[in-house]
Amino acid sequence: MSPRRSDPNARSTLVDIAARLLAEEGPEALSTRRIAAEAGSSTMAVYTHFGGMQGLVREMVHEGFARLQRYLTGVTETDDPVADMALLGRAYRGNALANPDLYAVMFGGFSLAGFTLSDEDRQHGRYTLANVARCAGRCIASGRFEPGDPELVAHHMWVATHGLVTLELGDYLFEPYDAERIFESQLVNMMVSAGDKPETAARSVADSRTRLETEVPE
Amino acid sequence: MSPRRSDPNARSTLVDIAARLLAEEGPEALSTRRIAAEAGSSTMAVYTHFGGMQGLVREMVHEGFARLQRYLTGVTETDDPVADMALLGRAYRGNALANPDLYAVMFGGFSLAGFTLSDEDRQHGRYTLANVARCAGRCIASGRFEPGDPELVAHHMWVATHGLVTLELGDYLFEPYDAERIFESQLVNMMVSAGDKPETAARSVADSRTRLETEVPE
DNA sequence: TTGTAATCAGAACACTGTTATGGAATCCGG
DNA sequence: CCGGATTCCATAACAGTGTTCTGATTACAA
Repeated sequence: MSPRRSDPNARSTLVDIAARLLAEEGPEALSTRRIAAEAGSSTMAVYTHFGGMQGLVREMVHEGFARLQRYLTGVTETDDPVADMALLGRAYRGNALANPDLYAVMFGGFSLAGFTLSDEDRQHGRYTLANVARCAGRCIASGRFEPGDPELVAHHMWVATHGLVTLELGDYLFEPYDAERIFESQLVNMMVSAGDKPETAARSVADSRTRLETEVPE
Repeated sequence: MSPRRSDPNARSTLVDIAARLLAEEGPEALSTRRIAAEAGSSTMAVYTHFGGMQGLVREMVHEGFARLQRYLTGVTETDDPVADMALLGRAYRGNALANPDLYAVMFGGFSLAGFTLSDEDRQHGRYTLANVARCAGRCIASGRFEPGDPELVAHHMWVATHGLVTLELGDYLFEPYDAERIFESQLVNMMVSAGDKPETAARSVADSRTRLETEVPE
């Protein structure tokens, strides 16, 4: 593996350009010729480095998973695990709102440039649930949550938050039933369903809101 | 408006062909030339009837909303409104599983052939929530749910079910945490969060399961 | 220095949505 | 009944897409 002249990290440069085009101009702007023009090269760059457009999209999806992981690992462990849990949900939503198109490709179940996720990619996505499951385990150990499977709790949390985020990205939630309002009560409902008392759950969820700006990237 | 010879309902024929192609071969198979070949005509048919590919996709989305509406209106009102509520959730999921690609276009927040939903289309989608809100009102009136806004309850139900369905369609739920398992406990959690007692909620959710095959189309 | 491998520019191919053109069949007013 | 007017569609072309082939240019190794 020996590059000719230019950047030795031409790969990440192309991925960055593609991610920027996707974020700024939407999926329609993602074309080999457009990317090549932005990078100042020819369309062949996409093929020598990624084997085609789908390979580039795959790389973008991996970057998307890495960003999500970064958002989740940004929340620190405190002595209130339920508040940590709520903050994980907020971080998950924050990442989706910061990278909406990327999130749609990762979890929207739809194809971009004919690309569809492989089982390995999906496993990559599910791996980020480990953070949530670990926190659920701490909630159970502390006695706030009922004894049970932390992974199952994490899945319930994931399903609910994912549903809210996708409908929010699709502009389906507004006015009296806006995403913020539903999300707040949803977080409390999640904690109560997992076993926490309504009063303490509401308190922890409220506490987690103030930690959002300080413990989440970007 | 007078057709030349063939079908006077050439519009619905083209929509049916497009829907079948989308369901059987995925989004990549949706092309004007392919549709024209299946219909035995030329690509111009798409333009005279729909003004372009996006117009055809819009018509397919409307058809998708109509099918969802048909699924939801299929559940009859019984003297157990909570069971009716659970069955509405099952019907919603049933429609999504029966028309996965169409559902992704409707609610996935992603574009197909450069088509994006208009505000009017979205309103069309939110209108189907009226069925759920009406049922929530009956649950509140019966005393099973706490007094409150039926529409808000419907939104919580929608968000949770949509999240489960999209992750299920994306093949993210399997093995020990499969969609069926999560959905069942999620339904109970929804009812309890709305105010129902855990025992009666579990009973109603279980009762609704047997009604699925008889009260849902297809 | 020579050889080998990697990288990329350019042209070409098959495909896409779309538009312009024109012909054919219906309707509708006389 | 008949003659515009209108509607529909087949054909061909254009600009765009992902992709492949070819060849030239460069970097690194023996």
